[in-house]
Amino acid sequence: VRGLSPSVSPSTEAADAAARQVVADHRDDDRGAELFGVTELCKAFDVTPRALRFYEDKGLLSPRRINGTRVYSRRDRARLVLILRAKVLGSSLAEIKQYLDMYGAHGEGLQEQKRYVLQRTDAAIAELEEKRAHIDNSLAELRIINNKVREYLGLPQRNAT
Amino acid sequence: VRGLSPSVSPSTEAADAAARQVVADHRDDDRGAELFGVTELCKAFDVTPRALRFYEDKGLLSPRRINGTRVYSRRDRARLVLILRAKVLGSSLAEIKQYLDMYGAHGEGLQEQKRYVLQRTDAAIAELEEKRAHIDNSLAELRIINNKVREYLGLPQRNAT
DNA sequence: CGAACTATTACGTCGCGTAATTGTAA
DNA sequence: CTTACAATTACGCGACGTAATAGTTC
Repeated sequence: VRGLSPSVSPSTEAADAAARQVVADHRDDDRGAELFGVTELCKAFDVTPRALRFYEDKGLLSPRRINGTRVYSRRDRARLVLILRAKVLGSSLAEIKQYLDMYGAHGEGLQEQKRYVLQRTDAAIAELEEKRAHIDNSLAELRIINNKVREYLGLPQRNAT
Repeated sequence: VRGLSPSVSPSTEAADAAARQVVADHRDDDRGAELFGVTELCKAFDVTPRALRFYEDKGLLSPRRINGTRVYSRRDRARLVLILRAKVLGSSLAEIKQYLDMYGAHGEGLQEQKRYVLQRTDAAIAELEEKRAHIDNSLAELRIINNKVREYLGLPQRNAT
């Protein structure tokens, strides 16, 4: 679970509004003819074309083709946002596909989506807390070794952070 | 990240004592002829034989062979503990190998080696402290999102650990 | 004899990265 | 003609999982 890009996690306070926007985009499809090219999306969300193609192969995205070239609607864009969000939470692409499909089936996706986010963030938080505990253990060990060597070399001891 | 056996993470308060134990085990090797079979280790640390073989292929473990069958000393066991700990921290096996080689140099005499160990442990400590900081950041973000969803769903808030 | 353990070899998985090659538009 | 993207095909990686097959010991 690395850093969350601002595009994916836009100013955390407005998360609720952003969520509704995603839902709206997903419903509207492309009335305003707001379409995106591949590099456009890649720059916007810091992903590679390879990744987009991969998601397409796995059935997570299905942009239209104009003359062979991929053209993404606003709905596709919204799905990409959902994909990237779920990825940060440690979901596999298969799980994300389930999530997206389930979402497309019932019109009422919002409640389920929220529950999913709740579940995933709960799990992610638990994992990170565990990791931190292990880091603390390793730090203790390393400080012991380090200080032993320092003692041997006649250097001053390290101080705990 | 699945369940961590208590042997790998022994009751955080006694981390210091445990750390000394690991160091001790690593130095002693097998005075008491305390040897372990493959399934024994697998059960103890919840790893598969395949994983142990894989670590061996990569040069992280080198158990003795008795009649073709792998036999692990206490030192091997200690190395396995270190491997599993480092893995949870997100280190690659290649990195872990460096880390283990560094442990191996710990007992042996020369000053150059000591200086190397000092350098490596200093670096490792700095890296871990950085990782810890990142984890704290991610945890803060996740807790905000999580609590927002909980609010929306009318659930009680999470409490910080 | 079979059951339970071991071993090696080798191909499958996931989420892409990274060419290599070809095509099309400006 | 070059530059800049677009596309497909396909092999590579890391950390194992998962047979398939064969040997050893009880």
